Amino acid sequence: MNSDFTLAIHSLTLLALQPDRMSTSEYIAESAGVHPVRIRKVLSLLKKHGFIKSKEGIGGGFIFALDLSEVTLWDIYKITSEGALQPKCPESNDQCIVGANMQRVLFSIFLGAEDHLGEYLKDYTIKEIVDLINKKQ
Amino acid sequence: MNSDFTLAIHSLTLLALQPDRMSTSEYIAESAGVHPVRIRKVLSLLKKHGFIKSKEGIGGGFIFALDLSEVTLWDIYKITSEGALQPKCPESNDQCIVGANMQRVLFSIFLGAEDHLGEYLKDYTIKEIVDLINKKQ
DNA sequence: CAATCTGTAACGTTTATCATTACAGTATAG
DNA sequence: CTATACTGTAATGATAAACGTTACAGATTG
Repeated sequence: MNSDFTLAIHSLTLLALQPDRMSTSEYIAESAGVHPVRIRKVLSLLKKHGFIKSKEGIGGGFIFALDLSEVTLWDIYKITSEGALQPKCPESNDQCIVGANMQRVLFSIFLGAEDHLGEYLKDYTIKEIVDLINKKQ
Repeated sequence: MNSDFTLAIHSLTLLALQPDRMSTSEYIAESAGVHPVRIRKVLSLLKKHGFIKSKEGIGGGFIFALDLSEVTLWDIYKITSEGALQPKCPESNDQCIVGANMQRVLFSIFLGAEDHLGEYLKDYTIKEIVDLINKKQ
């Protein structure tokens, strides 16, 4: 799966640990090991969906907007990676019954697969990620 | 997910429809819309795991080795795409507690996710794919 | 031994991912 | 009101992954 998902979780976890002050994209980028612009791109998605707030200018940055246990990995998956499970289908030969129908068949199966994955990912909230990060160190 | 999965399913479905004779990589490639060498690469994996047999020389090609309902999408996923669900983690900063532990935490969660996906994919056999392909045309 | 197939390595091309630069817009401090 | 420190986002460039293609050795058949 793409790394936007990881970056989103990483960022939210950091924000969860700094509930009282704004964190800058540079601070988050340093922890995540990527460029600040990537963090800002990913976080602008999270902002659009209301999970975080941001503020420009001096003393600005990003801050969590909801309760930690209101945000699940499934929420983040949907925002950053929806459709990632879907297997890539080369354009196949429509003259052949298999070529003509394979994409449709696999597509519907993997729609179901993604729903199924959702049921699993809904059980993990950012609160639980924070707990897992703190454990064992 | 990668297209090897799709090509494997596509190939097996074609072989399922030709149970009595060998199919060449060129024939399969034409249906799938890719180069025959890619088909041979993917099918060599399937052969290694005993799902198909192959024969070189004139009249050679590939043929199904098992019963259609013995092969599930989960079998094929494991062979072609295991780990594909795992979100990519940039190398993050070990000085930060989040950076140091995120990869481990996500890795274990997505091991579980893949098992969960497996339970879903086990319900689809090649026989069922063949039925779905034939339906609605 | 000529023809037809698989098996696989090697190389080149295309596409996707990611980093970086650049700059406009906004808030704060003095 | 101006310098500073942020976000927001587009555009460009670099790197890596996916894929196509060529090439050729090995196997089987007639």
